[in-house]
Amino acid sequence: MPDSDENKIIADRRGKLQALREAGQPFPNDFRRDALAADIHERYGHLDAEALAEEGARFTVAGRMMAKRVMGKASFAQLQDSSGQIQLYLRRDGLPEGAYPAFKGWDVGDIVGATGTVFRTKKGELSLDCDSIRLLTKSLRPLPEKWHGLTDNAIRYRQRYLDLIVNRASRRVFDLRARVLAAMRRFLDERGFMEVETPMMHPIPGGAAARPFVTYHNALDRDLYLRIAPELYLKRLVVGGLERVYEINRNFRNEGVSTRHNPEFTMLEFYQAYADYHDLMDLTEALLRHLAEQVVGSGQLTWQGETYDFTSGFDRISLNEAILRFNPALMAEDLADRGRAAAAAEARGISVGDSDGLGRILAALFEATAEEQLHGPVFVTDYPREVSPLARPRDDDPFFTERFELIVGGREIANGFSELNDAEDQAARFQAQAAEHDAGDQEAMRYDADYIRALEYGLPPTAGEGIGIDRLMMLLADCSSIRDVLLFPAMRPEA
RNA sequence: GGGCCACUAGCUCAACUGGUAGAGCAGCUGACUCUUAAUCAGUCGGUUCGAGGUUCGAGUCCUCGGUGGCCCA
Repeated sequence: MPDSDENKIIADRRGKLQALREAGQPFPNDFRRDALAADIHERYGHLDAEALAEEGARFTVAGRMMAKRVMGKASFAQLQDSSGQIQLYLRRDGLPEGAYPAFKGWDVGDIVGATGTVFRTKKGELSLDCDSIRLLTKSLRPLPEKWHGLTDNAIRYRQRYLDLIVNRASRRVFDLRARVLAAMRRFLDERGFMEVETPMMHPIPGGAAARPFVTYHNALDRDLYLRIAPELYLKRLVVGGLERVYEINRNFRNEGVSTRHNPEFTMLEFYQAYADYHDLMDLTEALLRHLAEQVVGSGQLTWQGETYDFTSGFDRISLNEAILRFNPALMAEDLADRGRAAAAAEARGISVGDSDGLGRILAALFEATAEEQLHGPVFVTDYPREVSPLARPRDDDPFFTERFELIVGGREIANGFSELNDAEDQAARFQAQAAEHDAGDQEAMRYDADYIRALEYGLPPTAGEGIGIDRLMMLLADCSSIRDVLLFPAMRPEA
């Protein structure tokens, strides 16, 4: 098995492993530990050398050897486990016959187990004075350099295990992600929401405007689509009487890869019957404030040098107001007339298609001139019906819908609206979308007859929302790339 | 999809205007019973991302390709 990157170091370690094989079982699995590094620091970190000697506390630990400093007949080693690191002190005379010479042949990166007494070194570091040590797994490949570490992003993403071993900051991002998801679930559970799982493979892709991935089911002899959104299934569940539901799961969209886009990404979607978009804005505000204060630890979030305040009420501004704020040359009347809006858009370098109505032009104007200027957190409300095929029209002006997007740092974090529960209106909108799809718009929605049938049984007045978890995590963990919050981001295959 | 930048030892990086590919860490050998980037001495280690081209001579210049980063659409 000649590895392309086989080198002298690896060959040398294979030799050491071969010697271990000849001496017995080189991969023992009978070792059990009774403490984590962090437990020891927590329980004994406050005691001085004298008090520790009196305690004589003895523990067995296991983990990866991250540093090895040999000084003749005594050595120090850093042991890293899931909780952190603890220093081991090893003396030839304190270990069984033969153990110390064996240890000297082990390598940084090896997995070891050791038992020792807690003490404090002359330099003050809490350590274990070991009376036994075992090699549990031989490591064949050298770890990245100890001081500069692993900084090559391509390797960090492709070999995330290495990144997690050597970059504590990376580990912290994923610890935070796990705690955010747990807190999110708790927050929704406490408010009577039920977590569900709906299909990832859809006969008809729906619930968002995006190109799907296509796959093929042999036995059914038909194409299936990896879901672009769970929305239509979750609303079917509200029809079925699950009045508060949520799902945290993967969506798949067949589009480019960038610092903000990954083809598979995690979305929280939740639906609440007998509520409207105002209720969801309030809920979103409470959820994000909770996550910032209770999980991140501060209601003032810093992202890429800018501070965002999640403690006070979020601003709310309509889409048209936002356009006018950042385009002082425009008047409200310019946004009420298709011809004038199209001229304004084209004057700003936005191409307008013949089939684009006023609503689509307004959305394009907002995205091109206002969205990234918004600091936030701010709710942008009242999106045109033309770009919101699943949202309920406003009663006072059906050109617009009861919809909002939450913008933080110029980026969309959440999208929610009062749901369209008029089956006949929804059927008409699906027909319009399907016509656009047939005309070549691969992102347009398709007609979903079963969803219309479900609406015909009656969807109670409901509001629903989606929050992109990865983009939220970028904000909460102060990461500039979505790849830093995904354990295994999409990458081209290695050459 | 377009533009710019990067790619050199296992890792982090040097190498002036085109002129003998180097350092630290890791490894190996030796010394060392309180180190923590341990220290000290010695030593091994290269398809300079790949393919072509220009040149007496290419890590360096040119073309194409690959991978990554940033910016734009």
